[in-house]
Amino acid sequence: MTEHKQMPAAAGERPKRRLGKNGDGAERHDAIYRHISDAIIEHRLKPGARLREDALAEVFGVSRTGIRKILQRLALEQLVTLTPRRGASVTRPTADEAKDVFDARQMVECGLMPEVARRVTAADLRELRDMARREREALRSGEQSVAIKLSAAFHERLARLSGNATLAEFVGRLCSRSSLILAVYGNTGHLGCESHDHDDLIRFLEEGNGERAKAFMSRHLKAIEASLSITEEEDETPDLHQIFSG
Amino acid sequence: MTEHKQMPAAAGERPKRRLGKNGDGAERHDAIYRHISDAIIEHRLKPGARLREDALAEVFGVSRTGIRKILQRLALEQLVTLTPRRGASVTRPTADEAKDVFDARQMVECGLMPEVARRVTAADLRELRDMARREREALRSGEQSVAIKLSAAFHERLARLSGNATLAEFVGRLCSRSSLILAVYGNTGHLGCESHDHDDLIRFLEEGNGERAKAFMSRHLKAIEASLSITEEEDETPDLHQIFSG
DNA sequence: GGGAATAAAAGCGTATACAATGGAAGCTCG
DNA sequence: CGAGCTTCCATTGTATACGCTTTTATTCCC
Repeated sequence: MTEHKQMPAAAGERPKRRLGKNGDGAERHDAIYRHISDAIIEHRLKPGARLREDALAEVFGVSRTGIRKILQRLALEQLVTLTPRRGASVTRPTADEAKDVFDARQMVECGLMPEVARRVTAADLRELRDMARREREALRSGEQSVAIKLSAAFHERLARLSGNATLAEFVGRLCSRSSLILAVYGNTGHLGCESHDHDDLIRFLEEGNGERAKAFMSRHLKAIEASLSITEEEDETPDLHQIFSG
Repeated sequence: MTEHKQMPAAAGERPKRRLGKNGDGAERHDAIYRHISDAIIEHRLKPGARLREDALAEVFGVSRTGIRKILQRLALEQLVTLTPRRGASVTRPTADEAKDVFDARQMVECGLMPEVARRVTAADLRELRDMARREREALRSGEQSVAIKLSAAFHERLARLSGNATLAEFVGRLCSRSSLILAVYGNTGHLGCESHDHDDLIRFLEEGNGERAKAFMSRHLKAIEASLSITEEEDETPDLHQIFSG
């Protein structure tokens, strides 16, 4: 696994000056958290994948204690599922959860658009355009993983422009979970966000037309949801009795 | 501090018995979590109060390990603040955070009302009425702490009736944080929710009038927010330069 | 030969021990 | 007498060790 492709600077930082076991412990844990989180969002860790504490501890060079903390945090964000005696695994969202997440996004992200349109600055627009461009480039070069993460980041950034940190954080989590939903129910080849959608959205925001942005976001999210093939797969205990009793 | 007034029965359990160390560990931790969470929401632990790990571990008869886990969970729900080398303390919400929380509640809780009105059943209405009654009784008997918790529980229960677990959980957290905000910015004597408001809301839901329920919820939340005295207390770094430079 | 039971191994849950850091108090020097 | 520095203590951060549960593999019996 070429994990070092986006290894944070802190990881490459040699502890030459101070073997700050505690000093950089916090950011180290944060870095590990982000590594695992990114791996899940980018579908490098697929839903259902087991995350053994020992293995993670060995990979990242920390003790199980730190890994457990990170795993709990991921569990609270519902990116991983903690089964009492079985350990952690990447969450496999149910169809109901998928619907809830997209309904929530519909309500919050759309509701935020007018305020975003009101507050967006030229610098913000530039940054959004840059993010959309990078996303398009990733999509074109076939890096689906990166494109998915950038798309989620775009939506979260957008929400953050509303000025409401609480709602922005919530949107961020919804986007992360959406990425998981895409991994389970998404059709390969048809990614979540159309490449030009985000650019169109930026244009409405530039015009200061909050209502149009809101309506467009609604269609945008509906399109993503519609692109999913929500088939309640009974992977667990495949109802053998029912199947063969007929 | 007469904290033992609702000391859990399990606290008397001697740690000698290794029986069920793991078995009831999960629910035990959950119980401890709820105890601390309730204490915060009921204002028995006031914002700024420090929560030392050793003290909590001793009180609840578990090791610091379990306490740390619970503290982290509370931190992720923003009920406690974890300062890197200083430990945990009950979060003291800022004025900005208070505004964000109430704006978020405005958006989500109001947006949920139509769906709630559509789905609410007779049994649900009965339960809601019961909760409202208990809240009224607590308020009348002077038990502000209990009333505050019941009020938050009412709002969360309401959101849960929408069928969207994700949004309901989010509302639950917002209500918890609102309780914290009330503790900091609320005027004593004027509690958050007027006693009859919830009953009125139930009536609109009973009529199936989602729009009126939505409008009423909006006024309700605005009333709560308006009752706060948001005075940005500059406890931290009192801007000495600005104060004495004029 | 197949199924079930038992034993062994692997992995998680909890506690305890140790190390490091920040704060506070006391001491010394100006 | 006050301020700064140093030392000590209180408290958190991290690791490791141990016990328990679950799972899997092997063996025995039908």
